[in-house]
Amino acid sequence: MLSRMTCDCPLYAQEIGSGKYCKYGVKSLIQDYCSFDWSIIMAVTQMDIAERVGVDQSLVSVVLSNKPTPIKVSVATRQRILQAVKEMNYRPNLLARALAKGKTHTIGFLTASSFLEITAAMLTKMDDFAEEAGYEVHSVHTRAEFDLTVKRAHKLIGRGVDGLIISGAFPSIPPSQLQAELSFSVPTVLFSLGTPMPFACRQVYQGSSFGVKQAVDHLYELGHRQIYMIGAKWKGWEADLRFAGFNEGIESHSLGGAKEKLYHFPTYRHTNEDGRRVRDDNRIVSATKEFVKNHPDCTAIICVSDDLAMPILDTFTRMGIRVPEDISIVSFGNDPATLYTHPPLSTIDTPVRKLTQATFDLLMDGIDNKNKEPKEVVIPSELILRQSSGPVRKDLRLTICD
Amino acid sequence: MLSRMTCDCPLYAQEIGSGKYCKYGVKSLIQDYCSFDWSIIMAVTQMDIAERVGVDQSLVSVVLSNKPTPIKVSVATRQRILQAVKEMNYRPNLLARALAKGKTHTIGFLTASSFLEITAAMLTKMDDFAEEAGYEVHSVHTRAEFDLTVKRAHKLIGRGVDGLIISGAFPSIPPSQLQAELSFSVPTVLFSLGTPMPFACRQVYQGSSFGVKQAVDHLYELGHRQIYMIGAKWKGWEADLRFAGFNEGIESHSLGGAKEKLYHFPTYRHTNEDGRRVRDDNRIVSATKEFVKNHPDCTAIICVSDDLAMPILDTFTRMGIRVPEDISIVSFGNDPATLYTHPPLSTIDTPVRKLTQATFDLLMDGIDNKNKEPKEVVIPSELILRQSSGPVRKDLRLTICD
DNA sequence: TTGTAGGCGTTATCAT
DNA sequence: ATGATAACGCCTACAA
Repeated sequence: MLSRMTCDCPLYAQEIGSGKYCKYGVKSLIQDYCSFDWSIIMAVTQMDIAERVGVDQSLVSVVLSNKPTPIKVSVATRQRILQAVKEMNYRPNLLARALAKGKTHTIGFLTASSFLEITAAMLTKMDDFAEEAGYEVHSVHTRAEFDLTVKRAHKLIGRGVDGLIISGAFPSIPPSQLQAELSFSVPTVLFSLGTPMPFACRQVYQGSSFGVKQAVDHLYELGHRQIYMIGAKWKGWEADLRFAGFNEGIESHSLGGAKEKLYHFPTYRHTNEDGRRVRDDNRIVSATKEFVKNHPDCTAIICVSDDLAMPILDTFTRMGIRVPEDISIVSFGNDPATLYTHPPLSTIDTPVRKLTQATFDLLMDGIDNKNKEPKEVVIPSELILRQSSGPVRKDLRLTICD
Repeated sequence: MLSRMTCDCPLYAQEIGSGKYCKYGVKSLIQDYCSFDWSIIMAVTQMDIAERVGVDQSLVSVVLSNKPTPIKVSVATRQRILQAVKEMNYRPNLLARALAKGKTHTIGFLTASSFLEITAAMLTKMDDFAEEAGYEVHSVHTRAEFDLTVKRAHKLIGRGVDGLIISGAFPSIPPSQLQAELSFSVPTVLFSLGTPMPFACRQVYQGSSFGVKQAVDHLYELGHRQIYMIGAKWKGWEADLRFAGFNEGIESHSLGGAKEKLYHFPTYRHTNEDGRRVRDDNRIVSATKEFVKNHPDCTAIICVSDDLAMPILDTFTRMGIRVPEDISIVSFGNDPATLYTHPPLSTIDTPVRKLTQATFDLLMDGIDNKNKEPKEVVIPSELILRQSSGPVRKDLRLTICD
């Protein structure tokens, strides 16, 4: 942002502090003499327009704001002003406007990670909704760290966002602290895929338990009795709706203790020196082999994410384990890539559009209606049947030639 | 953003327009009576602090800015002010600060798509560099559309960003228009992976031609003579450095006309109703089959992106074409996933860290040193040899049982 | 129909 | 050491 005081154009400097144009009229003076587009060098203000046209700056403001009662300015001056606006290539200083109006038409979106397909999809959809409603989305990521999330939220508020969307789950933070630190002076909607915030607030989340329960039922009907859930090592499973749904399904069919059926894979993602997010498939291969070795009775698995299911499916295939003939797989997330695996994965949908719509609507309700009442919106998700799940195998004990 | 005028607290309303605290002191008054954190309801300003402490607002500003000469305020008042700042949970209005200082410590990053792994990686790295330098990155995406890019760039400038990074290539826009519309009043760096802007400007791009030439040389040395480049249908290939490198390699070894060796796949990506980006692998499968059928002499391919190479490799495998025994593949991008394909793909690196660093540095040079000279920074990229490229097969004509 | 004046929340430069 | 005062660019009564 170039301040008018930093311009080192000689003509400009010369005119400063002398006569009528001492302070503001210089740019239009210059434009009279040469046709160079000064808006590229320094910002043109309403004052500049006003002085060039010979009216007061407030008139320029009135003309530009183009209120429902536009017949308060004579057609002639209106024309001259608009003409000058065009000629001088005026662009409003949105900071000043925001300061004056107390509104920026901006919403802040705090995302846990930029690498997730779901983040990209939500961001893109959110942008569509926002554009339509006359808002801009400013996204900043938080590395899924709580402190950074809070810090950047305050920064965004300081920057004047009209509303805030915060995505992420923070299972290691006590609920009281969450409630205290996630309260802001602007309308806020908390968003998470499967882990609702453990306190009364305005939030949207995926009702993942429904889909997972469906998956267990589906597998049960196919004759499966040894169903495992596979996820990464994470503190948050107890509060996660995916696990809740799994637990519900397992219990309703008396298939054992859900906790014992939740199998933790080792961490399989890291960021390399070049800043890229790497999925270490070797780790997944060995973890898969170990799982199969230790659980030869397993006939079906439910993976907590497509990202995990796809390499596991691949590993099975290379091990000679047929899917679904030997083991059935149900995945989670409906990543478009699951359409083209071999076989295509049965997966629990993540209805991105609905989730984004609901989040945006809830935020707009907060902004437009100053609604601050806690409200939870749950978007249920359904099981999508494809070819990775089938009838239980005959030999309940799996034998593998390694 | 809540304006102070919209507060409907009765005590506040009652006090308005009466006596010393008529306008500003209400919040601190209220805070004296109840311990509720009003900063959650409405913004606390320096004025509020000042009135509570009983000093002038400008003093608060001085104390908070903590200039190199901090010994201008008595220790006592300084303490009292800081105390009040803490108690009232003051947070600066960054809009006002920006307006007054003419600087936001913010940079705008216009990204072509949120779905690309490379975008996520750059965003994350950029955020690291920015954080370290005391800047914030605000990213908005542009759907790779030129008009939207320009429009949003101006919006960001209006919002006061100190600098701009614009990613993308716009082969269908004439250079003169590019030059005209991509000139802004703030320091700007243009960034692209393989298609430099066709005019003098400050830009960073990957020197892809080097890596691709290396790939051709590498394949040539392995005995390959029928080398094809495979990419999506796109207007921009003529100006793309990947094609330039391919051309250079093909010509230097007299392997034919590069243009005829550039094979266009049909569009294989689209956005579904749910807002998710889908790679249609079925299309890639049929296109691959058609390619092989029409080019039985081909012994090696260079794919313009990993995203295309991976499903092609998969298709080859399922067709019974062995890689690299029957056909060699060299890919482009060094997506971490290429480490774990079967076999792992030889690929041309995209040095994300270096690219991001160079882009950020060039922007900072523009911001700090007001450097506006056109400057091109080229980051060369090297071929990474893995297992998908090997000696040319014996039978030069490939026979496939379909 | 147009101009004047005050405010938005800061920073910065003067006086005192 | 502290307080006035004038920017920053824009909006909005209200006055002329």
